[in-house]
Amino acid sequence: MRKTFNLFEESAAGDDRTLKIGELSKRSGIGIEALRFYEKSGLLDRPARTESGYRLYGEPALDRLSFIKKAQLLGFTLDEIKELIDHKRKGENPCSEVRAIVRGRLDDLNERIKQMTKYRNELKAALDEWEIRGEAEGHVCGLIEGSSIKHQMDHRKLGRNKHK
Amino acid sequence: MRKTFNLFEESAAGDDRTLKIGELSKRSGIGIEALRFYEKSGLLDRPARTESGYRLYGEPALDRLSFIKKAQLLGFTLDEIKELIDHKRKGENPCSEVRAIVRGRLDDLNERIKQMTKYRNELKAALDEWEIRGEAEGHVCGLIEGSSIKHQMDHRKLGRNKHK
DNA sequence: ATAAACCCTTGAGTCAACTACAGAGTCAAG
DNA sequence: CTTGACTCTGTAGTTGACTCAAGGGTTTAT
Repeated sequence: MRKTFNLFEESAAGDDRTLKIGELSKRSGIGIEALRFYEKSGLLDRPARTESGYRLYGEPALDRLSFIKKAQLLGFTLDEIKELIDHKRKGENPCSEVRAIVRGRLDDLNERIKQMTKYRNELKAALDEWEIRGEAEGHVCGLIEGSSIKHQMDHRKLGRNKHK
Repeated sequence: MRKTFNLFEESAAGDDRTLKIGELSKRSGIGIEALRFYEKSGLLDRPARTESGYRLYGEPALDRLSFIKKAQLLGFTLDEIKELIDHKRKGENPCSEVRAIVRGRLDDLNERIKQMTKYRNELKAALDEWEIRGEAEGHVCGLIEGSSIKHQMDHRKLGRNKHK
């Protein structure tokens, strides 16, 4: 009944172990190749196999993938995610290290959300002003290169995945 | 006196055009190699040169870099940023296209900030609970793999730059 | 029983955004 | 006038996170 990320609890129920990789891909929204890549990278446990070698997954794999996606959204790299998962794997105690990682990320994250929100507001304001004035006017498209707000720059960036 | 991103106004004052690339690098916090890379990619205008071929920059370059960094933080790719800048270059009118790009990014951005905030809160809650209970306890490190909240996944991610 | 759809492995390729050479010219200080 | 910091061009390498292709088995529907 916990409503948070959950590392050390396997979902007890429904461990059917019945999904082939294509199915898992569909349910998780993660490509088949990526799934195999995650396995190779140690993010997904080696699944059971059929006689003929097909991978068979159960609920826990979906849970794991859900975690991975969230962690990615929060700015963890796959390496860091692997570290978290590894800590889990070799017993349940090395919490302080894991906590340090997470704390650090959390601080980054707060700063980043703040910056993003700020710039988003600026951007929105620029866009609104711009739309209100209509598009024909030449000088109004104020959007880039204002020396007005230059202050200290921030050297992080926000990546976007497979945006085509 | 505008307090937003500013695309079409060059800063009028102090166009000394006096910075060599190393200086620009220091002031902007962007590496020399990256600056040359930006130029090659069409993000920075070709600067003036000394007799001997050294690049010489002025204020506008700093403004441009400021914009690039912000836009990156907001999730624009360099290609998109180039598109914006190109639209500026060839006259001031093709606003509607630019607006469409920006609107789209803005929507993404809102969604993303929402998701990030939500997950951050979950993560923080998990971490707090976990720290309160102390680290010795085995079962308490709840962080990954909860089937409790699986719902719909979101397929974007947040990249982090040169995090070492 | 055969074609379509699915799965396997290995290894190479892609993409973004840099970053690091190599080899050579330039400039300022002592 | 030499040393060391800086700059130039051009090309190659890196990292992260996939993605694709080749070549070949397996399952399922008709």
